[in-house]
Formats: sequence, C-alpha cells, structure tokens
Amino acid sequence: MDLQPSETCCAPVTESVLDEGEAEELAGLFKVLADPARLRLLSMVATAAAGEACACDLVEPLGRSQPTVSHHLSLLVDAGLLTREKRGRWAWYRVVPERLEMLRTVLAPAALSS
Amino acid sequence: MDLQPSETCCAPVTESVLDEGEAEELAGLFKVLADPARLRLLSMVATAAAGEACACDLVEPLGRSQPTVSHHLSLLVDAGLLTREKRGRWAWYRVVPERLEMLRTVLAPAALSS
DNA sequence: ACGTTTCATCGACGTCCGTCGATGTCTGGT
DNA sequence: ACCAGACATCGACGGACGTCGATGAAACGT
Repeated sequence: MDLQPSETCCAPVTESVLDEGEAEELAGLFKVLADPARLRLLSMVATAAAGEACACDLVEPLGRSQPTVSHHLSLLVDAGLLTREKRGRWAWYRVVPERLEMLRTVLAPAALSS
Repeated sequence: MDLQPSETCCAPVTESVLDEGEAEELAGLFKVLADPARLRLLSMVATAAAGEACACDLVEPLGRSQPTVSHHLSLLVDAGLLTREKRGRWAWYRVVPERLEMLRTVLAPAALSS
C-alpha cells in the first residue's frame, strides 16, 4: 500500500465530487492519521531537534512496545508522511512537509461560492 | 462521541508534541475522514447547489444502502463536519467550514524552523 | 384515521487493525 | 568469530468498524 507516487491526489473536497478512486486514496491517507499513536509519533518527529528523530528515542515516550512503534513508523513512511534513513544501527525519521501541505490543500474551502 | 465542544483542539502537530488526550481527540476526527464513503458524502454536500444537500439525493449516487448513508452522515455530524436540519420529511446537510479550517491549522507546517 | 414517504436506530455478520511476544536481520564492537 | 544492540517482520489475539435487512419514528397527503 504505497501512496507516494501520486503527489497531487485530488482536488479540494469542496471543489468537485470525488470519484471512488480518489476517495479511496484519500481515505487511506487519513486512515494513517486516524490513530493517536501515529499522530504522536508524527508530532514527535516534527518537533525534534535538527528536524529528525531516532526511533530509539520514540519507544519509551510513546509507551508502546518496540514492534508496535516500528509498525506505526512504517505506515507513516508508506503514506509518504515520513522518510526513513538508516545510519549504522539506528533509523532516523523526518517529516515530509509537502505531504502535509497536500492534505491541507484537500481540506481547503471552496475558492468561490456561487 | 461528540467532538464539537472543543472548537480549537490542538496546536499544530509540528509545533509541540501532542499529549495522549489531544492525540486521541484528533485521531477521532481523522477517523471520520478515513472512509471513502464519508469523504464522498462530504464532497457531495460541499459542492451541492445552495450549499446544502438533501439526504434523499445522496443514497443513489453513493451506491450504498440508505441505513449506511444515514450512519455515515450521523458520524460526520457528530464530528462537527456537517450540520443537519430537518425540514418536513427531509434532512438537509451543510458543511461546517470552520471545522475544515481547524484541521488545516493542525496540519500547518512549523511557523519557523531552527 | 390510514397508508406512504423519509430518515434514524437496531442487531448481526465479516473484515480490518492495533497490539504484543517471539523471532529474524543487520550493524558495530571486542 | 562471537556477542550485543537496534530495528523489522511474523503470527496471533481482541476489539473496532462498515455494511446490510429489518424495524421504529415522525411528517405529510388524502
């Protein structure tokens, strides 16, 4: 389930009715954000010093097991919201601002109302 | 599960680390958007003429049963994304732009990077 | 008063998903 | 070569959720 390819998924929800495909793709993206653990991980990485965070520093503050944290981070990466870079034994994560911007665009209000 | 009361849930995800409560509340909101049927309903109401749509006009284009459509609309209303007004035998729905704007704010990039 | 229409609610079923312990994989140090 | 540490993957369990048919509630027309 890799969502990255289509960087510009859909027009704003308020602009035209989404077809099944667009809706499915967008829903998949929102589904990744629809979990408190993943939202906190995203938030932790976003606010980390130097703009990146090591997975080793996320397990304890999140309060979940290491496999669970790894699982959630993988989903965030697959959704294009984070990037993973392995350096030595550690994995470093960064947010992808363009991806957040894309979601903001989708939620934008109608440009002009009739 | 009524989410309306707190109109301004959280600071942007990129600003400070969300605590469990904020994350849970935000996740609940995104969960409502994390379904293709609900996204299409939201889109249909948003693009409807006069800014409102009758439930009777949403069942057929969505391609789901009437109870299912009603269920999804109720979730959207509970999440504060739609309002419902009953006029006679019909139920009319409108989008709540402030709610979408709130979500856009949460996804906003950091104001300034170090 | 009765039937019809519109919509919400209920109960049930199947599937998806978050979670964990156990295990595998790779890296670096001794 | 061996061990230890960091992380990903696997398999399994339990709960949450989308879906539908059946039913309930309310409003309108005749």
